[in-house]
Amino acid sequence: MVRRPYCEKQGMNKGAWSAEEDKILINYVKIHGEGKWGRAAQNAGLKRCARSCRLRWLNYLRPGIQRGNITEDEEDLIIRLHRLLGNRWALIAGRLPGRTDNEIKNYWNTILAKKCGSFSPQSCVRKVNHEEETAQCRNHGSMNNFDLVNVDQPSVAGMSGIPVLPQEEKHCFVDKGIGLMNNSCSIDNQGLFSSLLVGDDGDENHPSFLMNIDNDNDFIMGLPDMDSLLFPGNRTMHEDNNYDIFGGYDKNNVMSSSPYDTTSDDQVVRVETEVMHDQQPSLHVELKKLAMFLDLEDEWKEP
DNA sequence: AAGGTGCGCAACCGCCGGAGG
DNA sequence: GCCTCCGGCGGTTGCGCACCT
Repeated sequence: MVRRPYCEKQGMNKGAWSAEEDKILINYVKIHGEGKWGRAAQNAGLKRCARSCRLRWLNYLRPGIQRGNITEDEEDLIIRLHRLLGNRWALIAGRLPGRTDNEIKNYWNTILAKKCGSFSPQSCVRKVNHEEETAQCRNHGSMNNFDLVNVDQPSVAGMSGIPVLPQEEKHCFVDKGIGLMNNSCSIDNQGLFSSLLVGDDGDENHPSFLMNIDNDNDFIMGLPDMDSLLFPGNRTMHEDNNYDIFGGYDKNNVMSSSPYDTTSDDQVVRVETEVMHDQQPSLHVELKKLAMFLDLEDEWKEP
């Protein structure tokens, strides 16, 4: 298949957006809503390609965007999330209300990456051959329900700047629909925590988490109740005391509902959401727990 | 004051996957 | 199943500004 060029048509504007163009785009979205950017560009009379319009809207024009002045707390969170997620800027941004993936990416590349030198060796990053690890995963074959998967490389691939978890043999106990996490966690070839790990002894003393892993992204959003770890006041719990996954902040910077947090599921109880800033002491405690959970305890520094 | 350099950030680009015809 | 459209994502580029010499 022939690849479509980024901007097909000749005569399109490129480069910085003018105030007039912004105004046109804002007005168009007000009337017609988001999406269908190709038509938006065309109908609004913008000489911009669809993706340029989308990018401009998502990163700069949509309501709720917070620009500049990244606080120490946010910086701390970015660093910790980056340790966990790697260059998954969209996921990281999803945890920072009002911040965009582009801004966080830029902030990391220009500010935080330089600070990495002060991190402990454990948090050093490495490049991993994506193909190699993808093949490695494929070798495990398709995951039927409750496949037992041996993950030799609990590392990540496909991106740079990923923290490397301690190398040790892990076993993933995977249930396609629901997974139980009992021991530790690993990152799959996609750089995602897509495998659920159980101690060899099946130690039931470990906390368990009820998760939906319809896809990797959903999975990682639900990393051992990541929301409750990062946003302690924001929890969803099943009657059996297992945590459920739900997304963080959506693109409109509103705490989003999980696809699983539907009204049809009356077992799910959403506890009142609290603002992160009011949770700082608890946040640090929970982050510490997270660090312990991921064998990154050594890296945890009390604020 | 002028030129050089480094940095920050907005925007571009390529790849990928999902949805729909 | 194939093709096209569209959106999401992460890496990269290049412009503009500030600072330095």
